[in-house]
Amino acid sequence: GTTIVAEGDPATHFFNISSGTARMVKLLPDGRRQITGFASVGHFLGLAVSDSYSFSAEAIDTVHYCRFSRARLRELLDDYPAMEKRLLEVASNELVAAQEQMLLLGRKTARERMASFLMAQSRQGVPCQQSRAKFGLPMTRGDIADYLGLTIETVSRTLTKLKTEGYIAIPTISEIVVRSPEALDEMAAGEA
Amino acid sequence: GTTIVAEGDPATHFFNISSGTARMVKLLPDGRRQITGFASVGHFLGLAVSDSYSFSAEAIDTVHYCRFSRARLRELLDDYPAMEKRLLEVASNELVAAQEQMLLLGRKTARERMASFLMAQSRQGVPCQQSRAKFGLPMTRGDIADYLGLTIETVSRTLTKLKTEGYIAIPTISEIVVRSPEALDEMAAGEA
DNA sequence: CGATGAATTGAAACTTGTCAACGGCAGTGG
DNA sequence: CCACTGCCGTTGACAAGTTTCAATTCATCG
Repeated sequence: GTTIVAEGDPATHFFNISSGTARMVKLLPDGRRQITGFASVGHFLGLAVSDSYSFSAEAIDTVHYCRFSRARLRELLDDYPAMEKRLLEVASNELVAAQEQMLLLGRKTARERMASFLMAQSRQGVPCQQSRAKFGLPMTRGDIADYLGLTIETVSRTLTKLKTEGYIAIPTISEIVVRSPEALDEMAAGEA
Repeated sequence: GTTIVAEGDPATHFFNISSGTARMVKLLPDGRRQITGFASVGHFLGLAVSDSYSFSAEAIDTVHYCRFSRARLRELLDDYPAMEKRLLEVASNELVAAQEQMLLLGRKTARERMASFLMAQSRQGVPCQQSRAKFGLPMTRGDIADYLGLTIETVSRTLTKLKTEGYIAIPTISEIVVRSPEALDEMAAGEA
C-alpha cells in the first residue's frame, strides 16, 4: 500500500518493477479515483517527459524495483541506442492498451468490463499455454472498481452474477476459475 | 470522412498529418464507437508495433499527410537517432493524455466531461496567447459524444445547459465562445 | 476470540441512455 | 427560384443501468 511515486511530484527518477504489482492512480480533488493500469514484473514507470509525474504509483503487495535517476537514464539511452528502441516499443504497446481501455470505459457495460478484465487477467503471465483457467487477483474489489470505472458494489454484483450463471467460479475471494473462456471472450468483445 | 487507416489492416505505413484533423476510432462488433483522440497538424499515426493497426483513422475535414512505409521508417530511425528520441517523447505525451482521458471516461460526470473537452479545445493551437475565448469545433456532436463516452443527446443537452447558465455562448453550431474559463476549468477538474 | 476492514446483498435514487418528434441547414433537381 | 430530401442538432418523455445508502456477512490478524 505504499506510494512509489506521487502525482505532481518532480519526476526525478525512473523505475523498473522487478517483482510484485503496483497500481497507477489518478485522482480528482474530491477523491474520485481512476486506476489507469497495473504494473507488474518488467514494467517501466515514470516515462513522463514533463517535469512532474502525471500519476501516482502505489504497491498493492510487496514490490521490488530498480530505480534510476533521470540523468542516469539519459546516460543509458546515449550509451545503448537499443534501449531507446525498446522503450519506444514499450510505450507503443502501452498506448495500444490505453486505447483499448478507453473503449472499455467509454462504451462497454459493467458485464462486458468484468469479462474483459477477467480474460485479460487470465492471460496475464501465461505466454505459452493457451490460458490457465485458475488465477489469482492481487488487487481488491475497490481497485478493480476504480480500474473499470465502476463501484465496488457493481463489481461484486457482476462477479456474483457471472458465478451463478456458471461462467466462473470463485473458490476464494482472490481467486477466479474461468469455466467458459470462449463465452467470456465474446462477452468482453461485446458480442453477447 | 474518408478512412486513412482501418483497424485490423496490416500496418504497412506510418503517417504524419500535415493539415486538417482526423479522428482515431475503435469499434465494437455491434457498432458502438469510441474515439480515442483527434489528430491534427504534426501528429503521428500508426506507431503500433504489432502487425496490424489497433484503430482506424478517419478524416473529419480535408486532411493532408505524409506517408512512409515501415521499412522507410526503420531506415530513418537508423540514420537519425534523434528521430527515435522524438518519437519516444511523442508517445510519452500521448500516454499521459490517454491516462487523463481514462480518468475522464471512468470518473467524470457528463458536465465535467464537456467542460474538460471545451477547455482542451480552447487551448488547442494557441501556444502563445493565454487562450482565445472563441474557437471552432471541426467535429460533429456525434464525434464529441463518442470521444467523451456519452450520447449525442447528452452532449447537446449539456452544451445547452452550459449556455443558458452563461458559461459559454454558441454563435454557430460549430463555434464556441468561452465566457468563464476559470469556472469551466474548475468544473473540468471536478471541483464544482 | 474479538476487532477491523473488505465483500456481499438489498432497496431506493439518479444520471444518462433510449425512443421519438421536430426544426434547421445544405444540396439537388424540377 | 423554390420545393424536396436528407442529415445534423435540439428537445421531450420515459426507461434502464449503475450508483448511493444501509445493513449484514465474511475474512484476517492481533
